[in-house]
Amino acid sequence: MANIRDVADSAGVSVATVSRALQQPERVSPKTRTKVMTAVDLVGYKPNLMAVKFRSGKTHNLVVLVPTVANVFFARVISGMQETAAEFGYSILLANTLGNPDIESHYAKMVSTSQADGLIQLRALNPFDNSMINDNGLLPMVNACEVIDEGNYPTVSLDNRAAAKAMTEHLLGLGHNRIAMIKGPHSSPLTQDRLSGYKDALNDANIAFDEDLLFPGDFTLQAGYNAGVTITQQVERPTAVFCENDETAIGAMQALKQAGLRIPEDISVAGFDDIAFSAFCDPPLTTIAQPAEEFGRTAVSLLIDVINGKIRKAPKVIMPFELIARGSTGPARIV
Amino acid sequence: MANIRDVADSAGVSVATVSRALQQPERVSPKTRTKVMTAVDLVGYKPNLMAVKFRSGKTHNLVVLVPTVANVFFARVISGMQETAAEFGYSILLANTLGNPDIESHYAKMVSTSQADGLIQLRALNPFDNSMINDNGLLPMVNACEVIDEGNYPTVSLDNRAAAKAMTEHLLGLGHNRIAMIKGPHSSPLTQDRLSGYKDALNDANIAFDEDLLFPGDFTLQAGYNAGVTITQQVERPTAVFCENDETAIGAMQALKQAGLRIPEDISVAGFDDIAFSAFCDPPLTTIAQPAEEFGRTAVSLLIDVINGKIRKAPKVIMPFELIARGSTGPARIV
DNA sequence: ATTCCAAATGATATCGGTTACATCAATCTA
DNA sequence: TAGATTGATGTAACCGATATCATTTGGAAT
Repeated sequence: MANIRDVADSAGVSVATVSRALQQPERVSPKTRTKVMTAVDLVGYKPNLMAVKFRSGKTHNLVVLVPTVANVFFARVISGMQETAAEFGYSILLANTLGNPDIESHYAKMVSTSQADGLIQLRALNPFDNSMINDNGLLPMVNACEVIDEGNYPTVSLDNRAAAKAMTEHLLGLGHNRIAMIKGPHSSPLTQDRLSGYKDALNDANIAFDEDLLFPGDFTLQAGYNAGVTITQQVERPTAVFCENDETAIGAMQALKQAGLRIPEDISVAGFDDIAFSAFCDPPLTTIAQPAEEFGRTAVSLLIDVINGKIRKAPKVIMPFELIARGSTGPARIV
Repeated sequence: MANIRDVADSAGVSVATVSRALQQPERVSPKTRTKVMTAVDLVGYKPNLMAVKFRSGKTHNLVVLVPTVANVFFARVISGMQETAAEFGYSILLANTLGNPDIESHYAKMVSTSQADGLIQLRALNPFDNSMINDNGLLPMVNACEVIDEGNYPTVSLDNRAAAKAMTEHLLGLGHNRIAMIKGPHSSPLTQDRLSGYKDALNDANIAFDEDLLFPGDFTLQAGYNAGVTITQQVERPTAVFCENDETAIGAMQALKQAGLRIPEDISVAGFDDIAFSAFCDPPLTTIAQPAEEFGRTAVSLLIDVINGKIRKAPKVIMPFELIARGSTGPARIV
């Protein structure tokens, strides 16, 4: 592999001149510039960016911890991130953590070991024991999508509570008063916030909260399906099911339909996230849309600000949501 | 940020001793070892891996170009990759390229610029102008999933032709003789191979290939839906639809059902890939399962062999497939 | 006590760039 | 023409580790 010295020898100039010819062409004479360029082509020189980044101390790499890249919502967030990162000359290094603390920690260490300038985590739990901390305090980090409020780093999140409240009110407005909820994993703040929003709406409507209408889930199709089966076996069946994400809703719909229930005539189903499949299921799913790409763009932009020391107090950005009413929700059947 | 010199000063030893104490503890006396360890904790030392990797010339990073991480099949492939990479002490750096040649090229250059030791690409087109080539020839690279045969680098692929033939025979066996096919993008070799398999089966069954039964697609839900709508408008409607991937099939089913057709009674639908949603759609989708994780494991393992110079002639690995028959395919209706 | 050997440790070159500083030549001013 | 100024280029220190080679230390053997 040819290095800058080979170029210098081939061009008959010093390495400093080669470096200048490549970095600040205006600082060398046109004659040497072409000499250097010819030599570069001749020896097939590709700068060793590992050396450059080591020397400068700036990697222009950003690590992004994604619980699972298979999540279609996260995929959109990532696209937004890449857009903004490219704009500022940064590379996104994606880590598919599968929620595994070892993998999270492994990639998080890329920041403390100078292999990346900062990190974005898409889930709330802070699993980094001390991998994101040094003597000066926290290393550059942003928490997006699934966030916790504690910690002096920027966050980008949805007002999940307000969104869940809006969806519950949508169902209440259709005349439903026994609304089941299939939850996400306990550990997720999303679960808590969406549950709170659900309770808020019931409370405003003077409907007593019924613990028996809560079903466990974990954001997967299978969990939604299982909860759906349980619901069909209820003696006093709910007339609507609000699922904490779309995968859960799609799994639940499958179970409900298999039990002979018609959606939305017999039972309404609502989701959360508006993934691509939701518009193409039967019936199309009523859900909450989030500005996924904008989440990514904002997170990267904030992280770069942190890296450049432009942020004093960590901002907590709240993104807007939109309720998308489709065919899976309809008026409650008069019993 | 504390460096190895700070540790040396704090411990009252030389940098060489610190390095040894950390890398080959048996080569320093127990006394100095503890002295060094205490100093490490005291000054909060984290080795600068950028320096290490620069010095050693080995990054232990592998770049993976993924057309879109949103693809659930790719997500499984990636999991397999991370498993094997971790086992060998390598990190996977994921690049979500969106099929954009600029992004592909940007990340591919990480290899030629010494930021990564090798690259895996999950799509066939070789867009790297010369970013994967140096004077010694090709840089370490493996092509998986969607492959082209040319080129002296290892490939890992499915026998798409055989799999498509098997699925077509499954439909023929159910009595279908007008089988439509919704294709993938022209540019993809998968499209061609699967189409060939389809033709092979028709040929073996002495059924004339009918160009009019071919519908364009691009592996998205929307394209499947559009093709489905077109199919419902056919005068002489096919009795089965073989889609080149599951997203397409799910989109098509939606259109068919909206037109009042029953699946599989009125029309059978088959997919390809066996993504998670396929088991939870209505009816569950008959499809071809691929050993996704194993694709990833094999690709990484081959790449590491290439990096270590253990491979002379590039192997072309073929992975096995499995036909999963579910509710979306059934006997052809006797007309 | 002297000699010898092995273990432990230190001094320093090195990886491939960038950049501050030094040098030199060419042009300009008086 | 001497001196000052500017532009172009070279020299070498530097980033933070690792590894080679040289040196010192400690203990055993005589």
